[in-house]
Amino acid sequence: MAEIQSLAKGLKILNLLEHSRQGMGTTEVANQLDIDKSSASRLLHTLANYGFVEQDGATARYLLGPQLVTLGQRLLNRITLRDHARPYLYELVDKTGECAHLAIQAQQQALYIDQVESTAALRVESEIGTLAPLHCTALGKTLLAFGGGRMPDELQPYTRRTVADRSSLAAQLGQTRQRGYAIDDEEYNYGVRCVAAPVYDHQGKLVGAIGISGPSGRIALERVDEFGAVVKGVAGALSARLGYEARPG
Amino acid sequence: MAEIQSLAKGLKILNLLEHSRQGMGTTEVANQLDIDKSSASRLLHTLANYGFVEQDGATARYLLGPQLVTLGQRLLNRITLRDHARPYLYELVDKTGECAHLAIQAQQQALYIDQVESTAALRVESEIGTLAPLHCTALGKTLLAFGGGRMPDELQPYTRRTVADRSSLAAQLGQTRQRGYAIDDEEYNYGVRCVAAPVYDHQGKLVGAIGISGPSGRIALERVDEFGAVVKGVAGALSARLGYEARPG
DNA sequence: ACTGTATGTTGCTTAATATACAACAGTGTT
DNA sequence: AACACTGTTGTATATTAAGCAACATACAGT
Repeated sequence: MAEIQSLAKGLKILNLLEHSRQGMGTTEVANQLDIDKSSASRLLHTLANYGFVEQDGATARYLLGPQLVTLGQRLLNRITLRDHARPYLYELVDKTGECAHLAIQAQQQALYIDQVESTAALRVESEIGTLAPLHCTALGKTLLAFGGGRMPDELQPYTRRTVADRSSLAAQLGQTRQRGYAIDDEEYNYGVRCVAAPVYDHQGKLVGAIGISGPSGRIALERVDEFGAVVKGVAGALSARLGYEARPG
Repeated sequence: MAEIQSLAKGLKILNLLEHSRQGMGTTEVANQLDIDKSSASRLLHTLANYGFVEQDGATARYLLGPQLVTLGQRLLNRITLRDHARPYLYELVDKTGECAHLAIQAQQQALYIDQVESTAALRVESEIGTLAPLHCTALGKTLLAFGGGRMPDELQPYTRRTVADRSSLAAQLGQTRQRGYAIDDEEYNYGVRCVAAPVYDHQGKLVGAIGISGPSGRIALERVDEFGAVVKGVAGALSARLGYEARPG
């Protein structure tokens, strides 16, 4: 279907500003998107009128605007899964000493919607709202393995360990289904191992994944099974809390 | 300056969806914005392509999309004021037993960027990301009284107590400056009183406001001074933490 | 101070594109 | 089965955004 191009340009500007901490000027935006600076000027003003971008008072550069906070937070608050999951994330942190995360699938990616930090000095923090690839994170692989979705088109490699081969990944997903939890063995970030398991609702539908992330020193390969059992157990408890009734077999 | 109308329409759709919990269909959006459904269809598809809206798998209705969470959270995480303020919000809750809030000024409104809930059964919760009017909330009046901004154009009344008269409000802001904290005496929500005080950074610039909200039964009028002193004290401590040096006088 | 360079906004013409209308497909209802 | 309703697609037209140039403003260098 045909895109409304002016709208698309505006949205691209927002995505552009996501990664700019100190903001961008009109000309800079125009260059990045390869549009005329007069167009960029008008687009930015429109975005500003609705609060989607904001001009820094001192530098006059454009930054993401407060309306995005309002809308994003509104959406987060509607996801009741979050409220239900929180105690179980704490449970994961208590039992494993590692940071715990909750993610749902969105846009063919894993969207982190909550986290509970561990008390360890060396820990893996993932900001809420982060989107991560499905094929090389434990949460993502969980969503892939247990959800109905199809495999991503492109399996981009992030580390030397990233499984970028479709058949290998398919095999891994099979294993994941069999043992009930997914593993990310430094496939997305060097030095970080993750373990995650699926969360189901009362209809038996996959609604998300919870898991832990920690330095590979602490989540040693020989302990992965142990952590996997814990995560699987807690995810199962959360699913039960949501009304899911595990079927035998 | 002229707005890019197609972009504006797309942004209006997002604002429309903010208040729709169960989502909206193409025709409904078209009617609300008084545009043709073919246009609505194309606009929605464009927004969906970039993740700003999402179609509910079951109902096929459009909801706010995950990209808004990503962008909004990105922005929230950049506001370091939040990290610094958190312990002081806890302190407010400990000292007063009421919910504590942190707000900054955005778009001529008060944007709630953090809250700490009290343990009381009856309590006032304000979702993070909420925008509230400046003229009838304690946090808003604080931002007005101590910030450099001008008064809002329209003083909309929310309760019988809302001060909708410009000169009365100006007088109140003067009082607020004098005593160092602002009061909302059931001016925004019936049964809710709030007290708030300003937070300054190392340059002496107003960066936000913190305050408490509680049922008027507990925040009795004769105790407002007492609460005001507490809030002012904690806000002062936070400002000091940010490098602000209070000048005598 | 003056020039040179950069940025951001505005006016105007033209070319691009969003719109409106209609037709069609798909769903669920009576 | 007919009907009402929703959402998508094709297409001509009228709107509108783009592009260019000019202008204003700010800032650094000589």
